[in-house]
Formats: sequence, C-alpha cells, structure tokens
Amino acid sequence: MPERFGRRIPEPTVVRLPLYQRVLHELAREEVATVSSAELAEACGVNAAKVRKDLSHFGSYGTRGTGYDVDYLLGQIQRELGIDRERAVVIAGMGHLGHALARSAGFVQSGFRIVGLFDVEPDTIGEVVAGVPVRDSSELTTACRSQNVAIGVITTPPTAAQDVCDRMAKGGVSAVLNFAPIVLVAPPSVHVRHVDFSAELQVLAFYQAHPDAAGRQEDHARAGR
Amino acid sequence: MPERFGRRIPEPTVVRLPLYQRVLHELAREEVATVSSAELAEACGVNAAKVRKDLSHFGSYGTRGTGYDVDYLLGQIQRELGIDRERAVVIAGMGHLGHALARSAGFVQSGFRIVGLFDVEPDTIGEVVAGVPVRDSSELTTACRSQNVAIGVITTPPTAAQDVCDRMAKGGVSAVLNFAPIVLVAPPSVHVRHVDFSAELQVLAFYQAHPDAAGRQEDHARAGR
DNA sequence: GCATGTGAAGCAGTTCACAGCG
DNA sequence: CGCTGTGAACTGCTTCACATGC
Repeated sequence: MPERFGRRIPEPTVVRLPLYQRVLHELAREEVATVSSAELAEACGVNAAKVRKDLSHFGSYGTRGTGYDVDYLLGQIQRELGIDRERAVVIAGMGHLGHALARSAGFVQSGFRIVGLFDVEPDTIGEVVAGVPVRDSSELTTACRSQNVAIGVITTPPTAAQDVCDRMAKGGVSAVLNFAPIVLVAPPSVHVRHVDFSAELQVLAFYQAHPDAAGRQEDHARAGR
Repeated sequence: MPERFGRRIPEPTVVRLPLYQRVLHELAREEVATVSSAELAEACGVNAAKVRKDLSHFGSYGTRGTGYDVDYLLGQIQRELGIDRERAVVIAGMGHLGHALARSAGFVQSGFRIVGLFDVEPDTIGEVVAGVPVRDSSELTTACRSQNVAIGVITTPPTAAQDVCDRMAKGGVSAVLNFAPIVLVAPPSVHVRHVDFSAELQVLAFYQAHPDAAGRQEDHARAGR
C-alpha cells in the first residue's frame, strides 16, 4: 500500500475515477454484489491492470479470489471524489450552453448545487432558469464569496471569459470549468479545466484526414458489429 | 525530418493542434507576422520545446533566428486538421444541449456544417433549429448515408446513445463526438471521442478534496494576480 | 546572435507477470 | 484455484541541451 497522505494520484487516474463511479453506480442499481477488475475494466473500456493499479492508489479494497464489493468500492470512490459533501456552483454566461447546463441533470445528481447564474445582458438578467434567477455579472465576486462557491463554470463568449474568471478567483472560487475557447490565466490556487467542443471536432477531423496515423483508438472496447 | 507518410502523430500532439490553430488565428487577426516557439508556447500555456517538437512532426516550417511565419504556419496546421474541406455533421438528441450545440458558432466556424438534426420526441420533430429541421431518429442511418455525413454528435440521454451510435455507424459515419455519460461500443472504423461535463466537475471536486495531491496544474500560465 | 530542429536523457503512466492470499 | 496487489519492464511523451542555420 502506498503511504497514505502525501499520496500523489496520477491525473489520468483521477480522470478515470468518475467513470468507475458511474459504472459502479449502474452495477449497484442492478444489484450486482461483486465485480472483478476484469469485468469493471470491460464495462469502462479500459485495461484490467489499469483498474487495479488505479484502485490500489487508495488502498486495498478488493478480496483476492473474489473481486471487489460493489457497494463498498462505490462508497470509497465517492468518498475520494468528495461527493459526500454538497458543493455550490455558479454559472457565468447564460447563452444557450449556460441554459443547457443549468437545466442539466448531471449537475444536481452528483452533489453539485447551482446557487447562482450570471450574465451581462439586461434582457437575460432577472430571468429564472431551473429555479435560479440570473443576476448581473458585476455581483459575481461578492456572490461567490458570500455563498461560499466551490466551483465556477464559464460559458461566456471568449472575450468575457478572463474577466469572469478573475471575478470568480477574487470571490474565493478555487475550481473553474471553462467552456470558452480561450486559455485562461489564473492564480495557482485556482484549478482550471477546459472543455472545447470545436477542438474535439477538429481532432476528429484530423483523424479522418489521416486514417493512416490513427494510432490505437484507446483500448476502448469496440466489438465487431 | 521524420519520414513523411507513415508519419505517426502522438495523440497529445493532435489534441494541441486546435489550440495552436486558434491562437495563430488570433495572432493573424492582430496582423502579427512572426512568432517564436516561446511566444506561441506562452500564449498556449505550454512548454516551448513541446511546441517545436509538435510542429516538427509535420515538417520544418520555421526560420532559425526568426521564428515562424504566422500565416504560413496557420495554413499548414489548418491543412493538417483538414479544415480546408467542409464536413457534414449531424446531431442526435435535441434536448437543451443539442439545441445549444446546433446554434453554437464554434461548429460553423471551422468548416463543420450541420446537415441534420434528429430526435424521437414527436413534439420536437419538425421544429427548425438554426435553419435545420429536426427529423425522426429512425431516418438517421439513411440520412447519414445519403448526405455523406462525416461526424455524428450524440446528445441523447444515455439510454439512447448506443442505439444512435449504431445507426450512425451503419450510415457510414466514421467519427462520433459523444456527450452522453456512457461508454460507447463502436466498430474500429469509427473514432469516438467523449465529453462528460459531470465527470469534469467531479475531477475538480477531487482536487478540492485533495489539495495536497494536486500535482502540477499543467504547465499552463498562471501569472500572479 | 538568436531561435529552430532534434538526438538524448528523463519521467510518467501503462502493461506485464507473478507472488500472495482468500 | 482465482483474482488482487504490485514490483519490474516497457512504452511513449516531455524536457533538456546543443548543433545547425539564418
């Protein structure tokens, strides 16, 4: 077992945790009691050794000869992901994407609660989306501070994104999910992740233009069909 | 120079190409004539050596002592990304996210043209979004085939995603961008990329719960502020 | 002189393969 | 006997450092 605390988890492992979480959740709903690393790997489209190595970073949760107890493992992963405690989220930029995210089920499901929506358009301000009123972006910093916001989501146009990020950081937000196509500059205390649709499309386009250099398409299952 | 053709481009490099493309596009608009790898790296939040290595995979586009010609380099990258030719895209699942993507500027900008929208809800079918009528998902396969669709975008609920993916694959689509929280199984000829909002949030939550094991937050710039 | 292009070194994550244990 | 947990080997990306060339 790796020395607990001071434990340094590889980022690829962290990124796979939500995947394991979702699949285990599904198995739990199907009342499956135990899974082997091979079965879990199959369902996640990854390598079995990777699953075991990933899980081993957090301790020994399995039983040799049997596998992992689904409920217990699920609980451990959720604990690692900090899903037990609820986190306050704000969304800045209530265009189509902001609206879509505000109404999305995925947010609420995993302990994320939307406590604020922000925009600069007078027409949009005041509108109520998913039970939350849209406020003026100028209130962003104080709102984040007073409502103890953990995560800020940026769905503004790229020109406004840096400003909004600054306001969030100033309001004490320490994690930002950025959908604007721009490289954000943030203090080291703020963890930024970036999602870029058109970049994803361009990557797909690249592989279509270069079917030769496709490399292995990840180890995801892709049964003949 | 690496032997052209048979060239195998590392995936991390491919993923950075759209980033370089966007930043170069910006520089071109500002009428900047040349960039050094250091400047481009700074703007992209990556390491300068990485930029040079990435670009070197495609040939020698720079001038020693000077840097890279912005317009020329931009053109080369766009050619590599295959942005020159227009690609037909369909979106399946016209919920809030599907609507948002259909109206998104990012799609049209980079040579992606939406030629079809699909859903199963009778209320939604027939609606016209961004000038494109929503059709019944049962027409997906034939529509993909007849309109020579290159890329399929899946924004359906998770339960419908695999079915929709199968229909796309059957219709000759060779690239899929999946927003549904499910692991898709597709034939090897189909390249699948996955975007998962709530997974991203969970990753952020993990790092908040473990500020110790944050690792280096990428080499992205994060000036003191 | 200055910035590219690139071998070589370094490092991180993946995969193997098997000892250990239920 | 089966499956986990993990050292060791491997693979591949990143970073360094410098020769090369404008």
